[in-house]
Amino acid sequence: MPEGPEVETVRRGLTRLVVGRKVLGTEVRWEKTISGMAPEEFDAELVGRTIEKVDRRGKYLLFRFSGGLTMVSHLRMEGAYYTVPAGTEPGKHDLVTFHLDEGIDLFYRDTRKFGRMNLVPDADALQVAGLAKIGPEPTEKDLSLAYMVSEFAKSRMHVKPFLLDQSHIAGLGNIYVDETLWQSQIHPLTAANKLSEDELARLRENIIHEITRATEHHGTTVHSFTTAFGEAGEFQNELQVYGRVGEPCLRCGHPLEKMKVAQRGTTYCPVCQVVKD
DNA sequence: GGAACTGTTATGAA
DNA sequence: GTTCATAACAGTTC
Repeated sequence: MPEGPEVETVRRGLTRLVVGRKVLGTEVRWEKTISGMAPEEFDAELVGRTIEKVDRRGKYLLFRFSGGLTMVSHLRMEGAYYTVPAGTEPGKHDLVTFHLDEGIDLFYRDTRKFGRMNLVPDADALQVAGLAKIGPEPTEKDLSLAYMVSEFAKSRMHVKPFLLDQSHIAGLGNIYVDETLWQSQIHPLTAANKLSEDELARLRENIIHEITRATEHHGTTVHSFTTAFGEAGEFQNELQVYGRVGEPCLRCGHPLEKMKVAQRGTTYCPVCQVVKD
């Protein structure tokens, strides 16, 4: 489901729906979701704690509980949180239930079961696998052009998998990488270290702008993403290449094409986006 | 029926 | 060290 803007949308929803609520009990119906911790231990750790805040870093959610405990949660492809009235029967794909006070149950649903949760002391939260080496947030403040120039120069990887690698820039996924490469007129197979400073400046501006706009539109819903309020995002209506294979390029009119790059479907314009050597 | 697809990333091998 | 394919899983599409 989610890239940075979708996870941020979930974070904002959770902030309104569950911050201030106390955990009365939990039920885990798929143990791998809690990273191998025994469900009894998971429950014992959380019962009695209050959700004080929900933070985000890249595509990770950080639930801050009272008493210095953080739950690091990654939704992977299809994870989703939503609240229901206490006592609601969980469905087949509702893997974890958090029984909260004031008659609220928080459900974690994950059809493909890829998502993971980790309970750690606050101080260790940013050391959890994946977060330890995560790159800067794609914002004007955190993602400088100087960083882009030095970071891209270090790698000969194709720019598409380079951007999907969260250690370079946090929060980009398949949709926003295809969108911003098209906007920047960069071919997905261009080597990262072959991009000029002008191209990197363009790419940087497009990434920051796109992520900002997508967040304002509550994210992109193409398969299953919903906000914590159970609503679809609206940014799918703004996409310029993703899901438009065969349709005309909005810049030159040539039909968009699709290929595999690093095992991921990649939509691009063969005329506007050319490989540099 | 079944092969190939899908907003992701940890892992192990080359 | 870097880069790459595969696996984890279920549902939908062709």
